[in-house]
Amino acid sequence: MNEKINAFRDRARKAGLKLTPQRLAVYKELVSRNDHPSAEELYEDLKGKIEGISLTTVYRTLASLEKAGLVARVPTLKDKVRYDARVEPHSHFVCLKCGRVYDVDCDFKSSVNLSNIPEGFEVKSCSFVCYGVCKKCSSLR
Amino acid sequence: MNEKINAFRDRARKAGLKLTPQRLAVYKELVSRNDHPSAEELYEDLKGKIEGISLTTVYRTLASLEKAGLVARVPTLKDKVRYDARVEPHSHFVCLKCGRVYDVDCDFKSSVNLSNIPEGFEVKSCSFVCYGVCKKCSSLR
DNA sequence: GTGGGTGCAAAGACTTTGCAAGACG
DNA sequence: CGTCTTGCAAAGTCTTTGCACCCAC
Repeated sequence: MNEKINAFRDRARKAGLKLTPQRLAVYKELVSRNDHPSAEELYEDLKGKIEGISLTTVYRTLASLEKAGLVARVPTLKDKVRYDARVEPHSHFVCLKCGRVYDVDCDFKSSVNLSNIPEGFEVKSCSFVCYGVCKKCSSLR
Repeated sequence: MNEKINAFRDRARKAGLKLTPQRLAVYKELVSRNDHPSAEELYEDLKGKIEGISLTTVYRTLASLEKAGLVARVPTLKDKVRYDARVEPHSHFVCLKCGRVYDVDCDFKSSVNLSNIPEGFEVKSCSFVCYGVCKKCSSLR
C-alpha cells in the first residue's frame, strides 16, 4: 500500500505531473478500493475526507493518471467509466444488474491462443471478463 | 443469415414482442455488421435505408431485444453502449483510441479456471477481451 | 378495437471545457 | 515566478422519458 503510494510519487513526477493533494487523495482512494469506482463514486467518498475537492478535478485527475499509465479503465457494459489502480492484466466480474465491477482471480494467461488476432491489430493488454449477478444484487430480494 | 432472421421472428414472438418493421430493420442491421455498433451508429445506417425510424426507437428496440436475450451488450472502455447479435460467448478486441469493438476468435473456454469466483456471485457468461490499437487507428498517421 | 410501439421534444445522467484564481516546483 | 492545476459554471454527449398518435395482432 505505502509502496504503491511511493511508486506513485515517482511515476507521477516522471510523467511531469505535479503532486497535488487532490491527485494523491484520488489515487489513494482508488488503491484502497477494489470495486472499481466511477469518478462520481470517488468524489462522493473524497468530499468527506479532504477539504476542497471537486468532481471536475476527479475527472481530470483520472484522465491524467490514465495517460501516465498509473490507473486503467475497466471494461463495463454500462455507460459509465470505471477505474482501477491495478494496471497489470487480471480478470473482472461485471454485474449485469448494478454495473459494479469486481476483481477475480482466474488464471487465463497461460492458456489463451492469440494467434487469431488479425493483422494490423496491436494487442497491448487483455483480460478475462465474467458477467452475472453479484452478491449484493442477488441478496436484494 | 436468413436462419437468424427466422429464429429472430420466433424468439421475438415468444418474448411477446411485436414484429415491427423498425425492430426487424435494427436486428438485420446488427446481424449484418460485426463491428458492434452503438445505437447512434445503427441509426445513421438505418435512416437511409428505411423510411421513418428514429433514434429513440433504436434505443428502445435494443433495450427490448436485450431483455429478450436476442442481442447483447459488449464490454467497452468508453462511455457508449455497444451491441452484438452474437449472444453466445466469444472474444473481443477493444480499440483504445476509437472505442470500436471487434470480434476475434480466441479459444478460451476450454482452459479457464472459474473456481476462484467468490461465493454469492452467479456467473452467466464470460468473455475474453483484448485491448490495443485497431487497424483503422494505426493506419491513421 | 386495444395494448403495445413509435416519433418528437424535453429531461436526465455522465463527462468535458473555458476561464479566472491559486498552488507546485 | 511561470506553468500546471483547480473550481465553478456552462456546454457537450449519450440515453431515457412523457405524451399523443399509430399500427400489429
